[in-house]
Amino acid sequence: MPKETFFNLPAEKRDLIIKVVTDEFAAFNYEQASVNRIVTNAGISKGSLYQYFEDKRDIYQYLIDLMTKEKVKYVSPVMQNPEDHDIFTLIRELYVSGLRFVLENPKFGAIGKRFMEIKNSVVYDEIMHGNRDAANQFFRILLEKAVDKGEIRSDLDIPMFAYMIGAMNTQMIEYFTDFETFEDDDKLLETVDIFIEFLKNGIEA
Amino acid sequence: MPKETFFNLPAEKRDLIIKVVTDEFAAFNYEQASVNRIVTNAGISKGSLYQYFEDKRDIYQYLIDLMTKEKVKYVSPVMQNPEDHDIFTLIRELYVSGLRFVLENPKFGAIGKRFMEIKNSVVYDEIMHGNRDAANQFFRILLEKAVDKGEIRSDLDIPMFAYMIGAMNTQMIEYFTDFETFEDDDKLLETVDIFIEFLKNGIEA
Amino acid sequence: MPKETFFNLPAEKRDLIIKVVTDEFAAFNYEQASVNRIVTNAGISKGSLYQYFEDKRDIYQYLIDLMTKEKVKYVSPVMQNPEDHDIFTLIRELYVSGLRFVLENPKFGAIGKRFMEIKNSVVYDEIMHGNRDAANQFFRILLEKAVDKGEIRSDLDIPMFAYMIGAMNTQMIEYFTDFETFEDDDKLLETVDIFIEFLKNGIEA
Amino acid sequence: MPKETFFNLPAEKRDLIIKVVTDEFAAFNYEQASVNRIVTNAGISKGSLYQYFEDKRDIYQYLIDLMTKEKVKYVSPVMQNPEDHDIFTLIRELYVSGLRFVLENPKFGAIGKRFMEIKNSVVYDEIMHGNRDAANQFFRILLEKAVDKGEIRSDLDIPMFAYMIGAMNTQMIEYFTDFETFEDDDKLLETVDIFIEFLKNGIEA
DNA sequence: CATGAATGAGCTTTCATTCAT
DNA sequence: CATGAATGAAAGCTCATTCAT
Repeated sequence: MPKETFFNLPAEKRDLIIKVVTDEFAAFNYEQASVNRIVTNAGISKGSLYQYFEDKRDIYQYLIDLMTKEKVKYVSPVMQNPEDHDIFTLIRELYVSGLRFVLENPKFGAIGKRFMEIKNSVVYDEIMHGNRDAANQFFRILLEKAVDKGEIRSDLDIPMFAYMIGAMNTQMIEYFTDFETFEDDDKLLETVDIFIEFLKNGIEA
Repeated sequence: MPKETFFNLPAEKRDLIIKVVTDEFAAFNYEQASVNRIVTNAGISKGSLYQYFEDKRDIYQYLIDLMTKEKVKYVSPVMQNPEDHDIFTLIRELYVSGLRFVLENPKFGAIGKRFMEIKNSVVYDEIMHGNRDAANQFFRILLEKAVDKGEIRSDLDIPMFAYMIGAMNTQMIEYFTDFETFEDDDKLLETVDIFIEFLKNGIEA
Repeated sequence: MPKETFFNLPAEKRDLIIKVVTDEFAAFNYEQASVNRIVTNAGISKGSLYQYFEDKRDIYQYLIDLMTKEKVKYVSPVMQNPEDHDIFTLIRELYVSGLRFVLENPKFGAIGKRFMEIKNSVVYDEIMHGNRDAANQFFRILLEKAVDKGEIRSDLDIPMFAYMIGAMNTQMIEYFTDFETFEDDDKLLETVDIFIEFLKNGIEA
Repeated sequence: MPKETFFNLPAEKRDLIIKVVTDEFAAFNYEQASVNRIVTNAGISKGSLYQYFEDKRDIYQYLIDLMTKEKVKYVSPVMQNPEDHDIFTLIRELYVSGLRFVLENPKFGAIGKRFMEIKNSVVYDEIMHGNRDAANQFFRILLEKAVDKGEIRSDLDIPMFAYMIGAMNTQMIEYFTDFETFEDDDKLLETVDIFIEFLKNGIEA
């Protein structure tokens, strides 16, 4: 968490710093990102930066938190009453929100990718502080309930499929970031629908 | 490629160096890996290491090559006549060989994971020398042929599914490396079969 | 060019660094000069030196610039209106200023000598940034004008004599640095006058 | 001096080594010259080279000696009876032989230039072992005798002119190596004659 | 709240020389 | 006489972090 001083800053300055930091961690992964470059680009002194943040990790942490907060905005209203919908609708909404998020926030997309690059590092664990497999948990519960409701087959390896369904979302995002691009939102929805249908065929009861 | 001197070394010493280097690149990614640590752990002088290898990248390259060579051994005989088998059999063999490889060579598994961490770096490209998405290509052709043979639906987004099928293999490997473990080979085969069935349901014609 | 930080330093510290650097490049040529030795002798940390200067070349560049600036102070007022004087007067002034400069700044003399040792290197060219034979050009024009004014013979190989007259100055400086010494300024002037007379006899019209 | 082993070598091998060493010290100065490169280019082992020569300096020494021996061959027969000729004839012969030597042995020319680059180093002194200013001595005696014979003015600063006349030869060689080139031997002689006349006008009695 | 100089362990790489075989 | 593996000090340079002002 940034120190109090950071939040006492005039919004303009704070926003500039956030912008610079965002650019830095979008262009470089955690290790390659440079505190020197940040202060230079933000036009502030090193000492100042260290009065706003504990250390490099803290800066990163803050950025990832910001990204997470932003991502939440994309979560479909459908997710507010998950029990009202079948699992395929829910997964569809998750995929769509995930894709829309990175398409509308390409820098966050890049940061997310860079973040994944350090998935095996201490820093990653620290930033996720134990939530490492929160997504896993979420999908696991989703699948378990779907089994109960008879929506999907009961003989699946739930933990594995939970992991895979989460991972597929990430992978699909990487695919569309790296190799393809959506012409418009309709195309995006269509693509997701095809994939959801694929999933459905694969696992439905 | 290591220099001649490396191959002239007594096997024992060479193996020790390989072991130390393997450990280093299993524990750290390319950037974090330290030549200093390697020479210390191998009990050799800095000068010696640089008489065996051109530079750090050369060491890494050699290790990745070694891994690739080892991995090839796991490729199923089925893959020698791919046209004799349907796509699901082929994908199954690929998944099985991939999983077996990392389960029987956990250090290589770690190295492979670390290697993926630098997927967006120059070093990665250099080591892959342009073959960056050879896997993608492979799966694309596989899918195209399967469409021709009427094994899978013709309305799929081939490039995307090619990417996803490759990625799923990697993800499954990561899952079993990080969270689960196979009791025995039967369990492994069973797991893969479930997944292949899932795939089959999803995309077969 | 040193970074801003260098010029922000207390004069005392800056002067100490300049002194140490001067000594280093007076005692060793560019390659043999050691950044390690500089920081040790200056009693500063490596990191600090690299906050003052870009790199080793930057340190050297700065020193050569300093020397050049200092040398300019020695240039005779006579040179401000070159057309008011005959060529022998001008050459005399140049020789005198060159000699006085190194005699009064022996360290710069040493640095100049060391600088000449790398005359065929890339670093030399970079530091001179293309002005490699500015001196040659200068003397060439001087000689051409003198031919026009009928001060010297018109059958001379101008480029060669231009080169030689410049070189003789350097050589004379080396001679008095290495083997001889002037008792006083009168002796210096006398010596130069003898040499100029020699030159005059040799080339005047 | 090379060790006995070097001279026991088959002439062919010895010559190859000499050629490689010549190329190395023509292309690089003493410091930059690399023992590694020499053994590689000569196709011999490091151990062997160190059985032929004491160390790097010894190799260099040997090469400079070889060059000196070769240079002697160019000395005009006129120099065998110096007292039969006036000083200007003698100097002329020296200049001509010096120029011819480097023109016909460009590699030695390069080596000579590289050798001059370390004029202020310990290695230079060691290689010249005290003969540092043998050339100076030579010209000094020449000038003294010429004064006695009434060939040149008696009021000259003999040591300085001795130094300068030697240096001019070197400088002229550098000029023709770096900037100009002789069409033929006639042109060379003509150029030297012009310079000698210049000298003559300058210092004759 | 701002500053920016100071730090120093760490990085990868080079090289002439030795010596056991 | 030939070999070539071993050496290790030294090179130039980077970087997140601290702290006195």
